[in-house]
Amino acid sequence: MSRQYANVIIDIVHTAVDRVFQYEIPEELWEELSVGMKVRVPFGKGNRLRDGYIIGFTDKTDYDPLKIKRIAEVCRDGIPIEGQLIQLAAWMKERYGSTMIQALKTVLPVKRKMKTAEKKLLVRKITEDECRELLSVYRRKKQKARVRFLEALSEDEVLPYEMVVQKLRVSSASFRLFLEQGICSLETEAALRNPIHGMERNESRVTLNGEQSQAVDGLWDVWNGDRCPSLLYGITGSGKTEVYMELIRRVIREGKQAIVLIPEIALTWQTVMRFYRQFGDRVSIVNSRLSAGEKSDQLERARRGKIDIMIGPRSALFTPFPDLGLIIIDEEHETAYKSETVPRYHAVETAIERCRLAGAMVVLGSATPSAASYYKAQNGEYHYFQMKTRAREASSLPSVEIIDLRMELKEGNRGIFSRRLVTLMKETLDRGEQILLFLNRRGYAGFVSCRSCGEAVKCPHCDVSLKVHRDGTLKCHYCGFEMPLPRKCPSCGSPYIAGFGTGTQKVEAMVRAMFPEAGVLRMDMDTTSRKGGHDAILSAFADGKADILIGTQMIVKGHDFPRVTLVGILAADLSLYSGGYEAGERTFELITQAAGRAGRDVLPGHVVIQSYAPDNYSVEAAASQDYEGFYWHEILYRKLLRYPPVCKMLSLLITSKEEERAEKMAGRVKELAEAEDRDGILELIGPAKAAVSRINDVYRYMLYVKCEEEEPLLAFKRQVEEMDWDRQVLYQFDLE
DNA sequence: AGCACGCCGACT
DNA sequence: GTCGGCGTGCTC
Repeated sequence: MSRQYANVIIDIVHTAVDRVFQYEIPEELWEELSVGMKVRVPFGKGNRLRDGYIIGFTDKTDYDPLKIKRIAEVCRDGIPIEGQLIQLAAWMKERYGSTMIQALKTVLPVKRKMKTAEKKLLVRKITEDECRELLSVYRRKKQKARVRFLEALSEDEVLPYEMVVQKLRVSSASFRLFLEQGICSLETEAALRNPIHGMERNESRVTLNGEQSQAVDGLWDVWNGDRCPSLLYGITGSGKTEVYMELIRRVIREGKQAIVLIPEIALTWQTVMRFYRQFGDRVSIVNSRLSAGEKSDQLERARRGKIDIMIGPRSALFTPFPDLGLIIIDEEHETAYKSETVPRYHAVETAIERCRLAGAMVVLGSATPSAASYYKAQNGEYHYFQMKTRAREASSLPSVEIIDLRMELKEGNRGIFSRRLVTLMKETLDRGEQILLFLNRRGYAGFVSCRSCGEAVKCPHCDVSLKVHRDGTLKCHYCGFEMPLPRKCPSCGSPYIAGFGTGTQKVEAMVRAMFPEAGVLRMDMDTTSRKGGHDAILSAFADGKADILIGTQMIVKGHDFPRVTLVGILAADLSLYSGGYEAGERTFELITQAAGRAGRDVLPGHVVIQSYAPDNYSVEAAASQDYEGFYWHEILYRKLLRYPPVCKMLSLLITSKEEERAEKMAGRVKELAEAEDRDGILELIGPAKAAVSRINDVYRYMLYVKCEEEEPLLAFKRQVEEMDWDRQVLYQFDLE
């Protein structure tokens, strides 16, 4: 790759990522320039020197080469934060296969929409009467734009700049004269508000127990040492947050800043409050509930050094702190840390790269670390710290029983509640305590099938079965297709079709029938879709307004309900059959977390795990809260079948509206892999139809390539990208 | 954001 | 004619 020209984005603050401009590189800068560097370039008709950032290099251009200007100089005064984020974007582009623009858009705070943020205002500096006099002068001169402006200005002393320029269509040239004459002035409203306000600050210094201070000291040594990533394994209730806070305090004392990533679903006020009590208004949060303006306010505050700690989901990773010292990723194993949109980055890997660029440290925390992270900790790639005792001694581990649903079936119980669970529910209700019923959602929402031919009613656009909704309609969860419940089977015409399987709604109906006097709350996509629905249900349950809470994943993430003493996991093993090599890991995590909700306070807790595979190691290990037991089983399985993290695996999703085209391209990729694999180190699986082989009339093929090392896979990925792709076929990479 | 260009009405 | 302001579009 030659570097004749540099791709430059001009002055981030104003034009953001809007456009890329190409500049010739002076020979003496050939070696020195790299992505992310700040340069000064001649721009526009007047060739005014402006700041720009290099985002890449090329040797060819569509633009008239004669018109291309040269870079004037490099700014050597340290790489500013934007440059560092651009370097990160370049890394993401390579690692996850997106365009540079896509990567930049996820990484750079888009400050374009300054509507609610720092507003520019035009303020009248003369009296209303003087203004009207001036107005009549310009009426006589028939200068329309200035008349419009003065009319508005005599009405209101303060005018928003954007309104003047856009609605009044008055260009800056028209009122520049007024600015020079002191008739009006341009002022900025510092409106960078903090979303956390009006809270009591109570800086009681956290006291750490022995295990916690050991972890802090160990991590602090790493911070003062090589700053390699660290994994903090701490069982539920061991007090990881206290460790994070003490570590953050020390990092801030060194004049650096910290980012705390929390899965969006677990980002509750309680969590934020704990940090706020310690660090006051030096903390800020970003989350999806914040408006674009509020969000960019927070990022701007971070950039200007007004805050030291940013708490937020995945995207908070890109907070433009000028001197980042620490990134903490809580619940490191969560799937929410993987982006679903291009670039499909993983927060853990990306955090590690950002810290490498910034000279900062990553701490991964979890009660159930991902097999990949634990493996790296075992191999010395990460430092490892553990906390194995509950911080609050009063709370004891709950008693756990596994119920074999096959036995229940044999003994004639075809319901979804085992007899043991019903008994315990009754006892719990009699004691006036609360119950949590957890339903593993994967592949479990009710669908409709024909009793004669066994065929399930499928979506006409996707390769999935339709789900029954409360209002009696059938819905596709992938493309949104809707249809009324048919009277006859669409494939054989038999009238005997019926709902099958169990969703949260059905569980709710059954619980209400069994315990008519109990208050029941349900939490799923339907009940939480409106704004605040999530928090409303949780706080209603926490306040004791209901006895039983039924829900999916979202009820088990980081919420404390002290009066819950019974947790029922209705079909613990269903996620085992969801396909994918991570099924066991997901199952273990879900059961462990759900079980951890019982007996969080002084009351003793019970957990009932109902399963069709009670002797599966994921279920058994979760029941005994034995992470290490689970891990060694799991890693053995991955070693046998050569799955990540033991092997590296590149997955390639190939999609097209026309099935044959997708299939043909998938075949060509396979041929390429076979032809290029001279050393025989690549292991190919597929191509085959994806688990969901069609979504919204787009056909999907998967191809997996496994290898001991990562580098050959990256080389192969680059070759695939350079292939002559059929324009009707799209592809996506994933490397694990 | 700033600069130039083309357009149009007003004034010498 | 030409001067000056207005609105628009482009900037490698």
